[in-house]
Amino acid sequence: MTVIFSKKCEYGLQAVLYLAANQSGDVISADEISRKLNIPREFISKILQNLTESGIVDSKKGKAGGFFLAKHPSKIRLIDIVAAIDGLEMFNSCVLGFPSCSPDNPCPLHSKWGELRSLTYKMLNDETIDHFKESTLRKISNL
Amino acid sequence: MTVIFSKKCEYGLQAVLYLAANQSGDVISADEISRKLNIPREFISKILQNLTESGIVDSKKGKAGGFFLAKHPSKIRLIDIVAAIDGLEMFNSCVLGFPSCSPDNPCPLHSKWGELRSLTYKMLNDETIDHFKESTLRKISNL
DNA sequence: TTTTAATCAGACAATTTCATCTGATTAAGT
DNA sequence: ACTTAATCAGATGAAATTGTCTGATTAAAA
Repeated sequence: MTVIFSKKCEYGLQAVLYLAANQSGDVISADEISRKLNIPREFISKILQNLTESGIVDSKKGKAGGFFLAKHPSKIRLIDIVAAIDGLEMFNSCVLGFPSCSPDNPCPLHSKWGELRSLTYKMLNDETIDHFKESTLRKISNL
Repeated sequence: MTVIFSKKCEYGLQAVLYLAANQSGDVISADEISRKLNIPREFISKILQNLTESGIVDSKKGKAGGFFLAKHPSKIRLIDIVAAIDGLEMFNSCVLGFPSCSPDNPCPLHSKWGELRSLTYKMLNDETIDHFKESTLRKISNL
């Protein structure tokens, strides 16, 4: 299978976008995220723990606890979430899997793929999660 | 980990490009490909079998047997190799993993990622492996 | 015609990713 | 204080991907 993000990262992105779309100001439990986004409860729980360690979300423990964004949505870039979960290795490793691949010693796809990869990086680096509040609300209401 | 192609597909692309760069006109054994490209022997052997079933490469059995391209290099697109190994699912599935994601009911990243994905598809669809003979020979000589 | 070296076929093993389980800790509400 | 419901931490289990092994078949070469 071909994949751009791991399942963990897909779920993490969904969850952070969900938190960013939260109108109420209350914390949101892993259980609610699990139910609303159809993500296995224990799995998203673990992912949210990771994101908490990474400083992207923060948590309130105990009864009535849950998660919320650790920063203003305009300060959280998509690339931050990807970096926290999958890492940024794909943005400087060879698309064909050659051990060394650089402008000096490029693989056959180096320049063709390099352009697309740069555009992808730029998109993830430019987009902050406040850009997606409306579209997330719309998506959630159609799940 | 974030990945664009599976390891199988990376190796398959390497191997087909290797066959396309072959000057001699002779068949090439899985063993040679394994040694030259540093790919586990039995693994690349299996991958070449898949590619043979898919009609991208052809094989000669018995002693002095090996593999060769089943078509002219100008008739083999990168997308054909990807389709044969990883499939094309990534080009019509949601980047965030939502079960349904379409222009009607898009995920938050639908349009941003959609553009990049189209460009990627276009590149893989446009590029045939005859385009990479020189660059492959250069790369091989530096391994 | 026997040996050798290759592909082919299918089972098996190891590793990584995905997902679950168990129990501890924390804090709100009764 | 006690109960309840949440996060936290670490182990465990399941599934997919990656990699290996064994033996059969094929065909060139001695």
